[in-house]
Amino acid sequence: MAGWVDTREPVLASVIALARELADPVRLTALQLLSAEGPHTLSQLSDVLGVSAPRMGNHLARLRAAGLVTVQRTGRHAVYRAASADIGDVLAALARYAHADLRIRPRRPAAPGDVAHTCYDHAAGLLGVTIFSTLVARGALRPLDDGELALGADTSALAELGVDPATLDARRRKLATACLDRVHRLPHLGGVLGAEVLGALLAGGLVEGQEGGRGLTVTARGVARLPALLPGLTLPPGSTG
Amino acid sequence: MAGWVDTREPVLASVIALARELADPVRLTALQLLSAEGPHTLSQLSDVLGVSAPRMGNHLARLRAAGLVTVQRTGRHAVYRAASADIGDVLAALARYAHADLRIRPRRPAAPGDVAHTCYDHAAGLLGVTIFSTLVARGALRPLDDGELALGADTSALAELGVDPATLDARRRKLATACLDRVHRLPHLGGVLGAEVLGALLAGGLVEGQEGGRGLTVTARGVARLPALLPGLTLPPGSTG
DNA sequence: GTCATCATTCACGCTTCACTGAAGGGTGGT
DNA sequence: ACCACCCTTCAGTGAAGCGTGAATGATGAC
Repeated sequence: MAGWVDTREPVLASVIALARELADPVRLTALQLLSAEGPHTLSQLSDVLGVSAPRMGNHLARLRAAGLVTVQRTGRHAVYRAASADIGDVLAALARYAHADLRIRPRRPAAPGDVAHTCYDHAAGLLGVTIFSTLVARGALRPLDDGELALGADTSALAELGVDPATLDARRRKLATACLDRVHRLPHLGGVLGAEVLGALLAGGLVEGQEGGRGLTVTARGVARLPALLPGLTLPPGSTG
Repeated sequence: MAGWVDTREPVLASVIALARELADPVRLTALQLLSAEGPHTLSQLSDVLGVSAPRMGNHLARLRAAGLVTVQRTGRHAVYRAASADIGDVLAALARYAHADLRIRPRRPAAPGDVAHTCYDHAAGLLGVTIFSTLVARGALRPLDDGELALGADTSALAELGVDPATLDARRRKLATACLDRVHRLPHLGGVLGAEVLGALLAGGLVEGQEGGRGLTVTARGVARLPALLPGLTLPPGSTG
């Protein structure tokens, strides 16, 4: 019988093609952005990523040929978006593995800001990323196909964090946004809900802000309680300041 | 501020390196085999995959440098194994995405055997793959680090399929094995448990064997009941023969 | 109509990577 | 001691991928 390595096998060929698309920093980051934060134009992407327009365009053309992104022309703008919300799962699996891998053999000491810091008025860093993934995993938050987020059916995870969904006011500002964390390459929670969650953690004395900066410190109380509220959150030693 | 694409960022660099390792048919298949079926020697791998020994060795050296596999020399054999069981999650996420992608735009018509066929005395194909992932997801089956499988705490999923865990006799043969499906690139269930599950499905009239072959046909009864037992199982039209 | 902006395409040079075939160490069997 | 086997390493060749810079199309503002 023929060997296992037969690139004519549709599934194998498809997996390889997918991995090849992800094996470039520009394409990977663009996909992460499109998946976590919704549609962007080419110029937005090339501006945010800091690469030239032709370079960005070439990579987007590849992604489009691979069926990972779609493009819609409106006037002289080309709006790109992730073709399927499922790609977020793949990206998250990769980022989580890489993250765990780094924890095993860290290449640089973990900075306090890696654990938690504020992004405007919500929590970012490892804390913010874990809040996001926990809320999504427990069904309290539901990512929509266009990058937006809506409340899910079971909001018990929110209640445990000390937030009452009924009090949220999304009239003047988006309820929740997926803000891609630049360090961890995973989305963290922004918007009204992000601010409320951080407020509840501060009020509960689980974390406290550092004076005159964006740093967040996990208190002893937080070290004791957060792992139960946020499964998967592993606090490096010394993170309580 | 610097752009998002900075390969000095440890997480980004790690994700890219990981994707690059997976972007080759030999490396990907080797990882799938090591992850699903446990340790293999170099010659076993090069024999099964059908590639030359130097080629296989070079790819394994790369995987070792990337920290994805470990090697242990015993005599003149080099036994390779997956460095972490977590890599299975990444591979499964990739294969699942590719699989869904192919369902959207199939490159060849689905053959009946793609849905279900026997592998010795257990179910393979899409049916077998779905059985495996369902049992693992529901905690009835627990993959161990070395590729072996053990019963989990909650075996209700097995009971629903018509198998009583107390009747399983694992003295003469392994209880359960993860047998990598060559078509779907995901593990399916083998061993005593695999045989029992297939027996229960046949006894319940959900599937029936085709005369004189390894094909399995999903009956009308199966079409009605299997999707509830195995979430995520999508039967292509015409699969009931 | 003219200009500015945005997106895409082309040609070119550069780098990186993977495969082959042969040779080199090590180990176990006889 | 010899041979058979397994694994690894080496040099050489060929192909593929990537980035730059300039040119081309298309659209909207004035």
